[in-house]
Amino acid sequence: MRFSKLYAPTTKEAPKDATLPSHQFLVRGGFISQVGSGLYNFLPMGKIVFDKIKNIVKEEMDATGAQEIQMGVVTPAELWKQSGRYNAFGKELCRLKDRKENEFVLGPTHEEVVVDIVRNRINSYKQLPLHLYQITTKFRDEARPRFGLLRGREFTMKDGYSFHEDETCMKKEFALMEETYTKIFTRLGLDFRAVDADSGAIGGSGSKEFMVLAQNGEDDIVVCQKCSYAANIEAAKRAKKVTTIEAPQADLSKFKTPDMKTIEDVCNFLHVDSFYSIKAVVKKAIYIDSEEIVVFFVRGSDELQEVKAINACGAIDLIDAELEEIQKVGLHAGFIGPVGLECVKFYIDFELKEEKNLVCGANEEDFHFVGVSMFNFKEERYADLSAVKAGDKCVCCGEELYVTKGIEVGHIFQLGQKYAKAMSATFLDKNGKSQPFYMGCYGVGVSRLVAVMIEASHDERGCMWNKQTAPYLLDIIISNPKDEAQSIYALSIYEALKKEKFEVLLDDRPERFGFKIKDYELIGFPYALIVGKELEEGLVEIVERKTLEKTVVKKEEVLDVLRNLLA
RNA sequence: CGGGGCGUAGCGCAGCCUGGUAGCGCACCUGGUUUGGGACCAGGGGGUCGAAGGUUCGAAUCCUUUCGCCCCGACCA
Repeated sequence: MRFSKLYAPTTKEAPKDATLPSHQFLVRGGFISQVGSGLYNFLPMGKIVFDKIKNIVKEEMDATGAQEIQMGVVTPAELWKQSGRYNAFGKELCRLKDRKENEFVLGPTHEEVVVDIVRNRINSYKQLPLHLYQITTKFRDEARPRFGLLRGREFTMKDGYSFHEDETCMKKEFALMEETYTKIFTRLGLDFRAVDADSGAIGGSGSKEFMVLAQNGEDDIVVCQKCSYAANIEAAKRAKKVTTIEAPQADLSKFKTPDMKTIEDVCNFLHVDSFYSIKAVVKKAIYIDSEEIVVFFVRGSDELQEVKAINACGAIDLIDAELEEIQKVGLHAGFIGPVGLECVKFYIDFELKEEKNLVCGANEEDFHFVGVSMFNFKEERYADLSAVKAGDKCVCCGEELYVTKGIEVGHIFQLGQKYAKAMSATFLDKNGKSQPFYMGCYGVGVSRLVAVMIEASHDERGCMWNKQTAPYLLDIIISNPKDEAQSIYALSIYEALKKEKFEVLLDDRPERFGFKIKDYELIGFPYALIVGKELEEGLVEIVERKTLEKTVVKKEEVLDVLRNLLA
C-alpha cells in the first residue's frame, strides 16, 4: 500500500474527551472515528487490525472443533421472556418495536437465540456435545459509554455456546476453552491472568475472566504474590484474617456509647481494635417486584463487597438505604448489631462465625454490646461478604495478596441447565429420559482487544503494534520524495517485499521527513525503513518502533535484513 | 440513574458576563522557497454560532424548551 492512497487521517491533536492512550492514539492515528456516544467506525487500518485479531480468535476456536455460525442482531423479545431475562437484564438491554408493535431486542449476548437454534433439533445424547460460536456485533445500552473502544455501546464479541449431556462433559469443554483462550491471548502477546469471577447477569456456577493486566483497567483484581491464585475482587477469597492484637476480655454487657455511630468512635471510646468490632452496612435490596431493607455485618476492619452482598440476598441490585427507611423498619442507625436483631433480614460475614469478644451495636439508641460471641446464628445467616484487600493472605498458599487493575477481555461460564430449563430445551439421555442440556458459554471482546493492544503497548509518541496485529509490518519512508534516487530505491524495495507477500507501506507522500516520521511513530508500525540523504553513500536506516533504535544498513543488504525482521 | 460541564469552520478553542454585520491556531486550496524531526513567505476558500420558540430596532451573546456530546459517581459478561 502506498501511504498517499491510504485513508489514514492522522491528527496532531486528540479529541478532548479522549483520556486513555488507546483512545487518543487510535483516533489520532486514524484507526477509528466516533459517530455517536459509544459508537465507533473502523477506518482502513483499524479494520486490518480488527480482522487480524478476529482471525486469531477464529483459528483457535476452529481448532477446538467449535463451529462458526451467525445469529441475528435483532431478536424477538419472546425468547427473552422465556428465559426470564427480559425483565432481569435491566436497561442495558435495548428494546424496540417494529411497525406492527411486535417487541424485539438488540442482542447483547445470545444464550436465548442459540438455545432456540438447538432446541427440538438436537434430540439425542448421541448428537452431543456441540459447540457453536459467532463473531458479531453486539449492542448494550451502557449507562455511560467511555474510554473509546473499551466501553462502547456497540462492540464485537466472539461468543460461543456449548451443549452437553452432563456436567462432566461441560466441565471438560470449560477446561478446553480456558486452554484455548490462553492460546489466543498468548498469541496476541498480552500479559494476562485467568481469574475467578462473579457470573453476574449471565448466571451459572463456575466462571473465569481473562484479564489483561493494565494500568487503566476498570476491574480490580486480586493476585497472589507466590502461587497462581488470581480473582476478580468481586469473587476473591482470602485466608481467614487473624490478628496479634489481644482480644478485649469482657463478659457480655451493654455499654452506654452516646452519639458514637462510627466504628472509629466506638472503638476509640471502648479502647478496642476495630478488628474486634462488627460493622453493620444497611442497604435497600431491589428484587424483580419488591424491595426491602437488608443489613450486612462484617468485621469493623473490613469493607462490604457489594457484589458478594447481592449474591447473598439474591437481589437484582443494592442501593444505599435512606436514614428514614432505616428508622422506619425499627433500626437505630449507628447502633445496629446482630444480637437479638429481628426486625429485618440480615447476613453475617463468614469470618465472624464463632468469633468471640466482639463489640457491636445493641439495637438501642446510644448503646453497644461488648463481649459478644457469634454462636447460635442459623447457618443461612452466614455468607462471604467482605472485600479482599491488598496484604490479605492467599487462600491457596498463605502468601500475601496484592490488588492490581485489569481489563476484561474474555469470560467463560459454566451455565449448567439454567437456560435449557427455562426455555425447555431437552434431549433424551442414555436411559431414554428427557433432560435439559448442560451448557457453557464463552466470550472474547474482539473490538475491545483492538484498544487493549494499545493500552498494553504504547509510549508517549503513539502506538506500538506487535507483528501479530500491526496494520503493516514495515513503513518505508522516502525522506525527500523530490530526490529521484530515493524514490526509485524505496520503490524497488517496496515492490520486492510486496512480491514476497510482506505487509509493507510506502510513505511516498510529498511531505517533509519530520511529518512522516511522526506519523510512523504515532501509528506505530513495528519497523520503518528510512531512505534519506545517506543513500548517496549507499546507506539506509532501519528503525524499530519499540526501542526507537536506528540501525544503519548498506543498501544492498537491506532486503536480507528486512526478510529476517519481518518473517 | 444522581451531580456537573460543553455545543461557534474538518479538529482544538476565543468571543457570551456588559446584545450592534463572527475571530485565532492547526488542517485545506494556489504560487514560490525549503527538504532528516509535524517548515517558511504571499494569496485564498470554508461557519443558517446544535435545534425550536421568546425578549429586543437588533441575539452567538439574555430567557424558555429540546436534542446531542462529555466529565465525576452509581451501574456494567
